[in-house]
Amino acid sequence: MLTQSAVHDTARPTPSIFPASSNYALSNSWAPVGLVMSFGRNTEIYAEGEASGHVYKVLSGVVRISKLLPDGRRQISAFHMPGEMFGLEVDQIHHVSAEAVTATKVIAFKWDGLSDASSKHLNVLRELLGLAMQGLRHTQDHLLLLGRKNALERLVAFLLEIDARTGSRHIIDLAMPRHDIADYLGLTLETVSRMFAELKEHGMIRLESARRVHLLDMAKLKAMSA
Amino acid sequence: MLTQSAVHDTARPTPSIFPASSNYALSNSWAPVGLVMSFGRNTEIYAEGEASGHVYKVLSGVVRISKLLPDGRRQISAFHMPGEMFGLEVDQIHHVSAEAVTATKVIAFKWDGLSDASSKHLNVLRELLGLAMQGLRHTQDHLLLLGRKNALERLVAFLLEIDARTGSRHIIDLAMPRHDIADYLGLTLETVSRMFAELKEHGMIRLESARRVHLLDMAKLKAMSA
DNA sequence: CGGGATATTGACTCTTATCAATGCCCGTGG
DNA sequence: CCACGGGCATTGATAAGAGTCAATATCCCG
Repeated sequence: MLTQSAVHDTARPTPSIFPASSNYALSNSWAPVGLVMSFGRNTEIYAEGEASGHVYKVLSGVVRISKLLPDGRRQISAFHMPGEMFGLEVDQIHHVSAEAVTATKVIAFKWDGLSDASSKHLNVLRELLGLAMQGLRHTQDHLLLLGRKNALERLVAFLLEIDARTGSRHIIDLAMPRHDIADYLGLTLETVSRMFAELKEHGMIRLESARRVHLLDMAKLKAMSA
Repeated sequence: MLTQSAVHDTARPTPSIFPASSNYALSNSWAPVGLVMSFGRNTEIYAEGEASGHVYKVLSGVVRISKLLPDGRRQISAFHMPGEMFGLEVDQIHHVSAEAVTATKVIAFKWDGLSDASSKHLNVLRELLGLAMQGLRHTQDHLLLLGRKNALERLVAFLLEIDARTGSRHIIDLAMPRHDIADYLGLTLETVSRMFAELKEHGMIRLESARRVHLLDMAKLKAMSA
C-alpha cells in the first residue's frame, strides 16, 4: 500500500501575520490579513475530516489535493502551483486533504463558509465563486481522463497541462515523483514510467532527467491526448 | 462507438414564461422569472461548446451531464434529479453537455456569468457558490471512484448514491439504461451487467426488473463500496 | 563515495474490454 | 388478443491493457 508515514508525521508549520494590502491579498475586499505558513516537503496542510476555516493561496512550492480510501488507495484531484488558490469547502469539514509536494509557502485567509462574515462582501463571493467554478471545470475534465482515456493519453494530457500552466516553454520541471503522477492519473507508477519510455521511443519527448521533460513535438502530443 | 444520433436530432423544447414567486424560484433575490422548458427522452438541453447563459433547475425527469472525446468515448459526470440545479459555467461557454434521460421539465434562470447583473445580489451569489461547491465535492468523490475503485465497488457506490438521493427506501427505480450507468462509472455496459449479476448471486440485491433494484443488505453493500 | 529514495525494466497475472450470440420486455398493429 | 419487432439487457469466449511482483539502475544528498 501507499507509504503515507512521511505525510502523517507532519512538521509544524511556521505561521506569521502578513498584511493583505500587498499583492498577496486575495482582493481588497477580503479579510484584512492573511497568515503566511510554510510547510516542508510531504507535510500535511490539512487532512480529510479536519475542520475547515480558511482558503489558501500558494506563494511558492506545489500542493497536492487528494482523497484516500480506507485501504490506502489514493486519488489526487489536483496539483496547485504558485498563484493558485485551494481549500474551499461546502461545509465546515475538509472532504479532501492538502499536502506540500515540495517545500511550500501559502497564505491562509479565514473563511468559514457561506455564513462567514466576509460572505457579506460581493467581491469575496465573486472571487470564491470563480474559484469554485474553475475547480469544477478542471475536475470535470479530469473525470473524462480517468473514466475514458488510456494510460498513454493520460500521461500526455498531464504533460500538456503542466506545460500550459508553467508558461508553455515545452520544457517542464516536474515537482512531483512518479508515484504522485500515477495517483493523479489513476495509474500505477510502473505504468507511468513505461508510458514515459514509450513517448521517448517515439521521439515525442526527451528526458533530461526523470523530473525534467522536453516536449519535442507539441502537434503530435496534442493529437494523441485524444 | 456510441449511438448519439438520437441525441443529436434534438426535439425543440417548449418554453413558457413562469413566475418565479412560487416554489420554483431559485430564491427571492433571483431574476424575476424563470422559463419552463420541456425536453423529450434523449434530447439535448445544451451542448458542449454552446454559449451558456442560464442555470437550470430540474422540475421533473432526470438530466445527465456529459463530455465526449472526439472519437465518441463519453463520460457522464452527474445525473440531476428533481430539485437539483445545473448549468453553471466559469465562462460564457458550456464545457459539458446536458441531455434529458427521460421526459424532463426544467426551469431556466438567466445568468451570464460573474458579470451578470444578478451577480450584484448577495443571495444569488451565495446560492450559486453553494451550488458550485457541492458540485465540486461530488465531482472529487467521483474522481476517486473512477481513478481507484474496481467495477464492483463502482456499481455499489452508484446504487447507494441513487438510493440516498431518492429517500433511502432501498428500492430504486433507475431512470437510465445500462449504457448511461456504464458511462457514469467509466465501464462498459457489459461489465455493469456482470456486476449486477454478481451482486444478485451474492444476495446483496434483487432485480425486480432491469430498472428496479432492491437493496437487500445495506450493511454489506456499504462495506463493499470501499 | 556511499546509501537511500526514486525510477526503470522485465515476466507474469488479472481485470475489464471487445466481439458475438441470445434472451427479454414492451408497445404496436394485424 | 396474440405475434412481431426493436430496443435493451444478459451471458459467453477471447483479447488486450494495465497491475503486480521482483530485479536492477540511477540519482541525489550527505
